[in-house]
Amino acid sequence: MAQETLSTTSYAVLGMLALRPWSAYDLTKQMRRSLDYCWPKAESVLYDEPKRLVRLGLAISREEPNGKRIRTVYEISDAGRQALRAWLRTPPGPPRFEFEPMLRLVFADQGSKDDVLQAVAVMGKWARARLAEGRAQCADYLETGGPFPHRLHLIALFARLYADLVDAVDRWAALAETEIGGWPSTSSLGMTDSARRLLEQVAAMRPEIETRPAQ
Amino acid sequence: MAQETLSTTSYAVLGMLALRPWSAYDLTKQMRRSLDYCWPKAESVLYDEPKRLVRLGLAISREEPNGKRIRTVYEISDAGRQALRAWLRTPPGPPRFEFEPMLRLVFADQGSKDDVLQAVAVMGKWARARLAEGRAQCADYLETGGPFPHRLHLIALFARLYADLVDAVDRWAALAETEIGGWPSTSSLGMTDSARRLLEQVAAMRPEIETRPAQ
DNA sequence: GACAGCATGTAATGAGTTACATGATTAA
DNA sequence: TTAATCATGTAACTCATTACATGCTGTC
Repeated sequence: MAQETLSTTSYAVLGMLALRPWSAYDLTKQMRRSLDYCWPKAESVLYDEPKRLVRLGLAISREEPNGKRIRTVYEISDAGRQALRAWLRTPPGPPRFEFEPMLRLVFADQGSKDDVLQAVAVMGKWARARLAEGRAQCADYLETGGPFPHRLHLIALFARLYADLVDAVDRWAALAETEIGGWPSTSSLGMTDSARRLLEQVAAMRPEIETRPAQ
Repeated sequence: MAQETLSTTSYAVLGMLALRPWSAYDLTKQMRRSLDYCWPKAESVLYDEPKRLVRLGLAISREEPNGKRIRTVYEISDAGRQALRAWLRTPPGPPRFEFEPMLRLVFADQGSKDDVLQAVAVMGKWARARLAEGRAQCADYLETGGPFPHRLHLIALFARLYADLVDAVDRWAALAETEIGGWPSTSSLGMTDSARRLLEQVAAMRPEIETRPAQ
């Protein structure tokens, strides 16, 4: 009785297998177009996780000739579909942001203005690149329907959130570049007029939301 | 010659030590108020990383009586300040979003409407809780200046981005709840009018940004 | 004088990344 | 026919989380 347990990443892969069979390489390609936006992982996990799913009986694998070489194709099993449905019933964990460039901003007073401007520029460039990508993908969905046209109601909702987020990042980066450009240095400016204005804006946001919301 | 290398998390801790000396426990408390927003980590790393920094000569530790018990307080060294400055000069890695609830949305057609509504509700609740927290912290900064008043120019910029992001998440959650509430089921709806509208909105965003931007 | 919770850590385990390896296919 | 790159994987190692352990402090 293998007491191996599944991580969220396992379920992410299981979910992909629920859509259709894939080889590990196929999964890596498709991940870049989809899960990467909400659950980014290195490619090697996409080679490991399907094997674990097979060990647990949640997927089956078959060898398939591909040109002169053999590849392994994974397919979800009935037990796998059941496990996926059970997981979907459990409460999800919270979102989580990793912003290395913002870490540079937090400690900007230990470095130069150029350093922090570089970090902000990375945020902006990243956001614009992701927005361009996502926009292109959405245009493609409108034109061709994409590989899973019957799932567009889900994809569209997702795309909307992601686009709003990267748009917010880009707009912020532009604001931050202007602000920081006007600083005489990075350290000890403290409560400037601009800092006060920003803090006031945040403090005044969505006053209808309680500070201690009903659980 | 120890060839131990530093992770981004190491530099995050080193940056904290650059502000003032802390015990590991102090670090865990302060992290919840600051780095957690951009570089969330479990508490145990805040007990391990300072030791590594000491091994590498980037920090020094001293034992200090605290009531009847002894605690270890860590302080940055000159070499540590230098290492931090050097790191700040390197280019930051890209942002990274982990959205477990969105993973539930992506695979929503494998589960029930209630399942996906629960996931969306988690997004909304999380965003409102984080917004309330951040708002309260900003109000505190305006009133008292907080523990590092000379750093408010940095904190304010950061707060503004974070608030915009969680606000976008909450607004999206409200939209998604309405949309999903109107679905007859979770699967195979495909290109509904609403999906088309959402995709068109995204496809039309910020047309001034090139799809293949100048590197 | 017991119990809750704060303060200070350690250990075991698992997840994830980076780097490597290698065969097949295509373009120049 | 070489070089590039696509396709398919494996291995070593680090990072991070979860769970545990334990002493102190205040309070009822």
